[in-house]
Amino acid sequence: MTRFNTPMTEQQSDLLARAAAQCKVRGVMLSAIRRDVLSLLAQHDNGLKAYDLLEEIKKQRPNATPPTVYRALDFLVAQGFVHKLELLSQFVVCRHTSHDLPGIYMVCSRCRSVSDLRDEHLAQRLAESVGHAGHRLHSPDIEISTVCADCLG
Amino acid sequence: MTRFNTPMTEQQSDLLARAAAQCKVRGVMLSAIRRDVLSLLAQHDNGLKAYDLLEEIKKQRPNATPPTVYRALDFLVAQGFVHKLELLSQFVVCRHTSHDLPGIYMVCSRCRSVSDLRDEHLAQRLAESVGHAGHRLHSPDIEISTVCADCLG
DNA sequence: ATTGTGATGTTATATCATTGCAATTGCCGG
DNA sequence: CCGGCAATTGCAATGATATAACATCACAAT
Repeated sequence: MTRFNTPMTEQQSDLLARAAAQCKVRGVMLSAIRRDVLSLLAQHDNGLKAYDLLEEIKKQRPNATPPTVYRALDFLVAQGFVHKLELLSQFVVCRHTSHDLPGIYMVCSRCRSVSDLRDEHLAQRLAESVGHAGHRLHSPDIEISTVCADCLG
Repeated sequence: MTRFNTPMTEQQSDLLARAAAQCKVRGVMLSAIRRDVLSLLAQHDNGLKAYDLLEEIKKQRPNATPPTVYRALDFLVAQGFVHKLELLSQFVVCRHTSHDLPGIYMVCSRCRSVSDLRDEHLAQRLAESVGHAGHRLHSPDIEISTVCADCLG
């Protein structure tokens, strides 16, 4: 049984429960490692790096190595539970309900905070434009390097 | 004097000439290394990785090391002559005339080709939406992971 | 000559990610 | 129950990407 110092918020346990349900439906396994990685990410809104995750996981599983977490991350990304932010080499839980349209993340280049740009209409326009160019969207998320409101002073 | 096996196209030498002119105006130095890195990138539409560049540069400068090319790249990116594609950890020359609006690149997740999504109106909408969210755009380019027309069959 | 500045040389190391193979576990049909 | 197959995990090594730190060099202003 995995335990953490901070109790889980309702939102966090909801997220885990929904992921578990999804996995059941899809016939894939949300193993302990995968659940723990997802749980850690759910507790960090701005995401975590793979090696930070590794440090955390090691507290429970001292023999964890980089492949331990990268494999869990591969799984979680493939299932759409987690996105990788390339701008930060960092992973965040996905809080979108569907991936019909891409999520748009704003990454502050100054404080590295991550915000979700909720603009369905823009996402729609973007998908259309990509289609018009003969391509098809592949990744369910897009990153934009910005300076956030706080850092703008 | 740097020489390459393949002769430069007019477009490529134009690009170099314009970069040189810009540098003069700005009072910054387009040194031989920087020019050579830019020139190599201008010859590869889909971009090159830092260590591939290093291999090429080494043919002219056997004592080149990673900092040699990363420093040149930092300069070229800072001047806006080159963009870094985070999705590929790869660098491409910028072919846009202005950076008032972000360039939007589509990166094929299958063949790794890079295309420029020319949609000023979309770029405009995107900038507005980011502004409306209280942020300011930082990077002059945005990447979208797609599957390209060729790979779609 | 001296010094300030930007560029480059050089070594080492930090950070991010994968490969390959062995061992184990979960699960299903018999 | 149990043998077998596939998925998962353990583990060691390595590959790939990027930066730190400090020495040196070139050139121009004083």
